[in-house]
Amino acid sequence: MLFIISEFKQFPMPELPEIESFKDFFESKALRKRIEKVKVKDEVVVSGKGKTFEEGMKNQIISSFTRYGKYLFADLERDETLMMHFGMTGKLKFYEDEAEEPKYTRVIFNLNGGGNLAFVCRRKLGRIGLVSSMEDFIKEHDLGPDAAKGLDWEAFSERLKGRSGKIKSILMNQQVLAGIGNVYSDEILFQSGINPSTPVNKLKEEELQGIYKNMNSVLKTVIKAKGKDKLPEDYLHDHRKAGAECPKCGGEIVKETVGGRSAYYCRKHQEKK
DNA sequence: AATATTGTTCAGCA
DNA sequence: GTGCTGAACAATAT
Repeated sequence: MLFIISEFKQFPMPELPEIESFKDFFESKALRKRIEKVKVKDEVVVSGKGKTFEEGMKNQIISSFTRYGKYLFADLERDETLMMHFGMTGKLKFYEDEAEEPKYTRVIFNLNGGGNLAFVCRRKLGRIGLVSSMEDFIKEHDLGPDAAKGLDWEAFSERLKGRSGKIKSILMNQQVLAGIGNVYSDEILFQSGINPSTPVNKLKEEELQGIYKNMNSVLKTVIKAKGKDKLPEDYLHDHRKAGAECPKCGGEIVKETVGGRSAYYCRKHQEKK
């Protein structure tokens, strides 16, 4: 039997792997192309004034894209950097004719040589704006190291040292590690057989190593699948619903609020200790 | 029609 | 100062 959360399917939550595929998409459409014009349709998603953003982006050429955590940055000709965060329902869409403008489009980039890129955001939680530099932005927001850029075991365990919060909350804390959200924190703990409420300082060394290992493999696997390919059979992803059957051990998937977020886990192989 | 959904930010507390 | 928790916020589909 298949369990699919309809909203999730329609609007995949943009976490690290999704941002990674936005990066590829944006690169294929806009890299080294001149942005002729920018139109802000809803100022709510723009950091700062909409007009300032439109003027700042006008006639810019993007030389490179960088993903950091759940953020996407674009290097411009001018001495500023384009910052994008997709919130809960944000995405990028490319279209040719004006009539094809997607619903919930908040910002439009008109590209030289035709075509438009839309910053789409159904609920207006995404943010887009100009920042002085990616490095400054990371510093200002005190973001931890990116979870998918070769963080080694020593650095990972150093980040968790001295903390006492629940492992799920710690993994999702962007100051500890940047990029992991609700869905993939559940997946990492599911693969590791660890209950999401376990305090991080109660975990044994080998359990932490398991979490580290699964963090790497889950992020790598999901990035590779790019939302197109099927994820492995034993992933929680398609069974992330209360009452579903655990694809690993046949136990029951239960839902519980952990750190103010809904956590899904298997009652059997992620038992509370 | 009330509820559930998310990442970020911030107040309050130990 | 630091870490942790819980709430608020945005908008909308069910």
